Amino acid sequence: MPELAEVAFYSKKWAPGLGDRVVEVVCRDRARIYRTADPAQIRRGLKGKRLTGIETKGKQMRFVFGEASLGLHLGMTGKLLVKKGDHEPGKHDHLVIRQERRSLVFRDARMFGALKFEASTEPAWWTSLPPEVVSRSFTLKAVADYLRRRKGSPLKAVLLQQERFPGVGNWMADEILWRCKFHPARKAGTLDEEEGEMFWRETKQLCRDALKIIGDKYGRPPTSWLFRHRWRRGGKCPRDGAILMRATIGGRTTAWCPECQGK
DNA sequence: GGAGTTGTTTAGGA
DNA sequence: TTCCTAAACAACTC
Repeated sequence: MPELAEVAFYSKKWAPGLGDRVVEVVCRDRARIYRTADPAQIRRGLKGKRLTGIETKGKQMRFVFGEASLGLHLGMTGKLLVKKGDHEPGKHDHLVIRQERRSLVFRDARMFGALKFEASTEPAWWTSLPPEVVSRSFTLKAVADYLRRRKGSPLKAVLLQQERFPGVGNWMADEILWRCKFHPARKAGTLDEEEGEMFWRETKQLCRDALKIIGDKYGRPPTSWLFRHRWRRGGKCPRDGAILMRATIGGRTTAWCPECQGK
């Protein structure tokens, strides 16, 4: 589920806990989400601290507890919830941060999600993340250079690279290519200058649009987006009504319109 | 019961 | 070295 805008939405779920102190931390130690962090360290490091900040960068989230940082990635099925203070962890509740008046819960069935912890407000794993697509530092030059570097890759695969397009996931990549009318299997190196600029512009615009619609209230994109038609076999292109195609491109299920994007 | 799933890492080939 | 692909991870839904 979680791409850029969904991550922004979920990060706010724990906002009611801002300013309050952590009473107790419950970790399901053997869960796979702890492959990148030590649960004992998280328990020790968060207890007694106040939640003082919530930030996101692409698909990454960071929760600041005083002088410590808890990094969180939702993977494919991760969710953040707020439950009552004495919430008994359910089957997939692998981390429960208890405060006096509520529990902050990280739930993840498939456990592709991951945690990070560091007793610092500026851990390298946070500060070294690439610039956000919606920021000024996401420049045309950076994108053009990247298209050149990955010239042999399908555009779909390029858009999924978090080192350059942080937050873009499967559906957003399809939506961007559909807006540009580029075939998802087209090689990155074949875009001319004008096409490269459109690719850059539409990537930024889609991220902005998605954040606006989904980031705050988890709204549903309009039917004029590919999003509303791409999941179902037999779905039609909202632009010209052609039956959408589906295939694995760049390792992921990809939907596109054979009429306006070709083949 | 089998196929498919909105993510990332890693191993190995080119 | 650098780039590219496929598989693995795990549990749920259709």
